[in-house]
Amino acid sequence: MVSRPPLLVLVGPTAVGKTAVAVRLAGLVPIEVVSADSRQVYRGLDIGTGKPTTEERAAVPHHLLDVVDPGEPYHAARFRAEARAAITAIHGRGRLPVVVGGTGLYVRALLKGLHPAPPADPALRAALEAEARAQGTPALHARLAALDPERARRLHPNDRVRIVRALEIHALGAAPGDRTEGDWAGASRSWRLVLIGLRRERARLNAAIAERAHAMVAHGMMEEARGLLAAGLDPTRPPMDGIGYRALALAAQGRMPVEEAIRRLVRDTTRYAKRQMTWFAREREIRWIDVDEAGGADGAAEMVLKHITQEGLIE
RNA sequence: GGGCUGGUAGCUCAGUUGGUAGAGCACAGGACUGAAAAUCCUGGUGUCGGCGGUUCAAUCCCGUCCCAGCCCA
Repeated sequence: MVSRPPLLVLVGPTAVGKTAVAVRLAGLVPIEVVSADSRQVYRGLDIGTGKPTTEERAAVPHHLLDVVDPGEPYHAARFRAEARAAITAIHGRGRLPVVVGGTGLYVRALLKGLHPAPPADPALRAALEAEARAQGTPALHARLAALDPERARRLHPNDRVRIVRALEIHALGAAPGDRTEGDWAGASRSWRLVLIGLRRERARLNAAIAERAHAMVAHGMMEEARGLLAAGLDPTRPPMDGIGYRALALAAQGRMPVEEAIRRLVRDTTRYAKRQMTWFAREREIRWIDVDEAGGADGAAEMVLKHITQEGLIE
């Protein structure tokens, strides 16, 4: 039988050091990185997204960074398709693909698939958004309850984003049952898969987040935000609605003290890391490595190497 | 040294005519399938400054001490 090609997936909260570990690992094994990050796909959002540096990218080939211009929509389905293509290409070069990222939905979409459903319709979505603003989100939820009771039951009446999406799917003609019969199977059976999570004790991670936030601002994150605003990007839409940019954009316009913007950047990043941990905690297949207990990025890379050797991903 | 005001959650404060207390922010936990760094849900975490007294019962009343601010010496 033909053995399945190998795939390593490295997840974890922001600022835990995923890129550093990947770069160290690249010193031990021939790998290429497939980034799974919903913001690093955008060109021009470099400092604030913690995008790997040019040195890091020179040390290891990275894929799915800088693939779209800000303003262009990007989403889980597109990520899934592009990541699969990148993985196949890396296999073709005889290297080990390593998916590295913190966007849980993207990783899950890659490994488990997405329900078949129509893509977003920007005009329709905008109309539904306007309606939500005018009548309140619960009004939309009530409408969904009439059209798709099953889905409505699982959504909180205030969960605007998901309610809008559900109504969108319905309006585009998908039958209510469609989404429950997706191609869940198969994806993770395509590869010999090792899924590793990096973590740190919460207090240490939070300290690292605060430190990195100050470094980002010192390295010009505010100028970056100012430039994106000047280019006409809407600070309330992706990708400018991301952590830090919202506040830094206000600071760049002189509408908020810089100190306050940094405080929010740290606060929102801390909360985000918490949500990421919540997400990954329910992925039972993840093997966890505590970066500090492992002795930092080098030690963690060694442990990753041990895992993938044991599992036969490499010789 | 004397007088006044204040001391309650991590912070800013409210409150209890005596029955061991609650808002905002901060923080913590959770959900999540084509926007996901998005969106949403849940939770008060406390020697009510210390010690005594009165009382069935004190964070609240009384005494005293400590701390902070202001005023007078």
